[in-house]
Amino acid sequence: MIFMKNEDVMNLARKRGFLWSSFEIYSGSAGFFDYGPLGATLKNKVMNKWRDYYVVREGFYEIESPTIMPEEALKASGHVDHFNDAMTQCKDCLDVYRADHVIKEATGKEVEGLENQELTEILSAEHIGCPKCGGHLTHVWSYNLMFQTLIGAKGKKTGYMRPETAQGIFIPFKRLLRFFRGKLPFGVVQLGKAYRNEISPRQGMIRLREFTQAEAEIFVDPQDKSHPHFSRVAEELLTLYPASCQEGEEEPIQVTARAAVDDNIVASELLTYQLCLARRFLMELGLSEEVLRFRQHMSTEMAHYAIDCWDVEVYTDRYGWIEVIGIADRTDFDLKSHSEYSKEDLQVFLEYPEPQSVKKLALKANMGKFGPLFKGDAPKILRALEEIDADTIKQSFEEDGVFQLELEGTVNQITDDLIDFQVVEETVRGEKIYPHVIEPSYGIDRIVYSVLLHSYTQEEDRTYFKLPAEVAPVEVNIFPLVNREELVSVALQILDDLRKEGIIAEKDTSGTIGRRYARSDEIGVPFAVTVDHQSLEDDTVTIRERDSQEQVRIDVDDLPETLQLLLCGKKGFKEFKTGK
RNA sequence: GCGGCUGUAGUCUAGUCUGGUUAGGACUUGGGCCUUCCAAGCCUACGACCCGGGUUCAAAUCCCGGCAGCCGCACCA
Repeated sequence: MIFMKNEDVMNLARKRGFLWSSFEIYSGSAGFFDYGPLGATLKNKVMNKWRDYYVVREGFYEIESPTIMPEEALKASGHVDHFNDAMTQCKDCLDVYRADHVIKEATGKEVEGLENQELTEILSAEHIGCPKCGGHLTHVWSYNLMFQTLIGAKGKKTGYMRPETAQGIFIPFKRLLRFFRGKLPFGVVQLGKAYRNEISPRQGMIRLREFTQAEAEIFVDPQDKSHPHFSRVAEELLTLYPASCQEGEEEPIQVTARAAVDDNIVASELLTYQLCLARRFLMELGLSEEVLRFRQHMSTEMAHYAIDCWDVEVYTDRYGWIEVIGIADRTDFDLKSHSEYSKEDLQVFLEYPEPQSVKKLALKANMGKFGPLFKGDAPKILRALEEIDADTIKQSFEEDGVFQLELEGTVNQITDDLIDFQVVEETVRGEKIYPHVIEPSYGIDRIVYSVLLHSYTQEEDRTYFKLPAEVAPVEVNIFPLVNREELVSVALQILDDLRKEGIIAEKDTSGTIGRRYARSDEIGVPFAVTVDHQSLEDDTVTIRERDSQEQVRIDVDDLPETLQLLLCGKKGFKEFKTGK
């Protein structure tokens, strides 16, 4: 397999200002990393590339929502209940369990929501032991994967740091829908921090307590999960690891995107298109085919609301295959749930191509009897009846002569003399539906880590990050061949000129030229410009390419334009070398 | 969360067992000299005992607690 070594990479990253663990002078805190001067630029460039993919090329829009969210919002999303578990551990076999599950299993009692103290007391009072080995259980503690805080001066309102950015897109859905003028499909993205208070984050950049996500929520018609540009990606070859292969412990398979859809390996064109996009994105960041694969979630690990979910995984020496992107069909779960909790209608009106004429049974209340009978409750009851399918009521009358309407705890007897039916013809222009959501969710920190890991290159006499120019934190280094005033002043002038052109340039005058090339390579600077004695005579300089270590000589005046072409990849270094 | 091991400049490390002078070295980095193309050499400077408490005349060294790292178990909707 391709050479890489977590430890060497992290050492170099720390030494040269890419990444280090945070709060070091206060002895650190696990699960937090600083991006240093080079790391922050690298990360920003990765995020900007992501924006180029999803905002510019896919035409989605970016929004930004708060990282602190009030409790209600996260109740609706299910995070409050799912992230807050009471735990207990067996002192003998060390297995950890959810305390409420253990108690329910042993006694049949439903104890969800009790305090830890109470659960601990139940465990000891009922002499409940470890379900596996019968051993003694520890006191109950809870871990909450969300960071909790209090909102406001009086601190009455509970808030949480968001555990994912996605919810910030679902919550203002009505406003977004209006922005997109009510039409599906549309996509909204958000890049930002998310927080999870991991129990024991000992996996470096892989499991962080504060991390950066880039998520797109693509709202689509549930009946139409095709993609208009699918043909553009249809022939791409994907390494898929479907759930069925994992169960049978078989190897991943290689199929084209088209075959993945046609053979029903991936649930839809939309989802497959996103897989292809993710693959292209990672490959342009320098990750090669053989360290990438798409792993389908097993039915047991898939969130209960998802139809299909694929992890884009990158191979690492230290952690094995790690998820860097999750691509899921979240269906209508989130919007439905927020509708329920907020009482806001988060549906979309889908207009039919042609208005349809529908004959339908409608009920007409005999208000002369209805009103006096139910008095003040009459309007409420009538409204409730109109919500119910008229055929159901009619059928009930035919069978029992009466329909029982339960409303706010009381059962109202609706007798058939109160209601008349009539067939009406209605024109229906469309229907209200909850859109489905396709969600690619990128873990930016893991991607940055993967890029560093796989760009790390060791050759006989040098070690360097072979970063693509697009994400290199320093794009060009300017060197005077030796540290002499007349060469240095030319170098400084070039530095200034390149910076004016928007190129991220740096200079280095100390030590020998070889040492400076080495330092420059180490942090992945793709090109170096050297000012030598000939420069003083004919206004030319050399450009050295990091990867090949070869040089070409060009006029100083052509330098900015040439570097721009090289950096954006419109022209290769070889072409300049041979083109002259 | 549990158990084991570990913690000396940016990095690697000597010293810790057996408490005692100014904590030594190498690399890196800054400044200078030299140097006309890939980490050369010379001079020079900066830089450390994880934090807190205890024992002692005296603690990097012994003891306790905390924090962090590594390994194993567990956890990771």
